[in-house]
Amino acid sequence: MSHSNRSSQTRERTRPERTDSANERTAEQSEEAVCPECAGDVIVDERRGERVCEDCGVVVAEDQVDHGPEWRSFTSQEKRQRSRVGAPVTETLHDRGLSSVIGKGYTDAKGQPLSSETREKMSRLRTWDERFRTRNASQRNLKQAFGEIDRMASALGLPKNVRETASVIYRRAVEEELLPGRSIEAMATAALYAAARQAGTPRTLDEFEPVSRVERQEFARGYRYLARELGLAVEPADPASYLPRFASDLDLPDDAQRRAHELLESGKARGVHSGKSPAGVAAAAIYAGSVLVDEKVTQRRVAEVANVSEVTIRNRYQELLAADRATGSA
DNA sequence: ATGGTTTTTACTGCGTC
DNA sequence: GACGCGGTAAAAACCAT
Repeated sequence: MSHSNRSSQTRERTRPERTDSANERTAEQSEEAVCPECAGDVIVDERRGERVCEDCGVVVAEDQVDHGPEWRSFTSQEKRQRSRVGAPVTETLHDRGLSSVIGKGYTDAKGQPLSSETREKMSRLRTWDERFRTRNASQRNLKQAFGEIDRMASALGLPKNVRETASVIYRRAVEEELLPGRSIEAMATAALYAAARQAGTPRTLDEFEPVSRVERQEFARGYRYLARELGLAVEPADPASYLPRFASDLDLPDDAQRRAHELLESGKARGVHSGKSPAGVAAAAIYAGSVLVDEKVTQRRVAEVANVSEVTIRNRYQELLAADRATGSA
């Protein structure tokens, strides 16, 4: 394929995709509804107009947009996008969106006209080539994202339902075309982070840092973006939800944890936690609790397991104690 | 970009074991 | 003397505007 042909090929490539996927959908609907991934039953989500596997959550219907490179080179949005294709995204597409397509030529390599038979054959080949390509592109994206979510979830000890929520969030993001220009990795991490918080088993951004393949900043930004665009109703994490984990990491007895919880309650009543990092407040409560029940652990160790600085613990725990005294005497 | 808030880093002095 | 703790100042990170 010569270089001068490229732009016309790009157009060629994009337009047939639409009709292809439409054809496929109608074809598939009459077929038996069984998930290709796990052979589970496929259910229809009317509201979203998509078909999803009951068991593994895989989207079966191919009514999704192909998020391959150059997908929105015609829209005005492209101009606002700082980069059309984020590096990680391109890297994960095996062909980087640059592979050649079967063109619509009517002559052979020597310029001789093709027989109608051959032309038809090529046309069929082209159709299948396109199907294969687009189907794989979106499947691959989802699969990779889900794989990442799974991997990180188990690394962080997050339960299955959190992974599922994360998958749903991620798929929504894909549907709403929030992904272009962002890396799959970052968004997968962001989705999992959001899911963990929604499920009440939050992990701090710092905890995600080592298990994610992208920088903290990137998925943090991705998360904010997701939360805003998807209208995710994510409450600020409750410090109390960190207590059990911190306590167990520190081998603290139950009463220390209970005491910490009480401190949090009175602190919350006085608004000590508002605007402060929940993990910091929780860490301070744990520390204070351990002191109060005479099972003292050092600030240093609490700081380690909670991933906050000792200074933060000091500040918060003074405030917590003050709030506790005020509530106690009031 | 900017400014306000929170957190972190780095450094200090004090007390205890 | 090392260690835990408390405090402070300045830098960095975060967030909304």
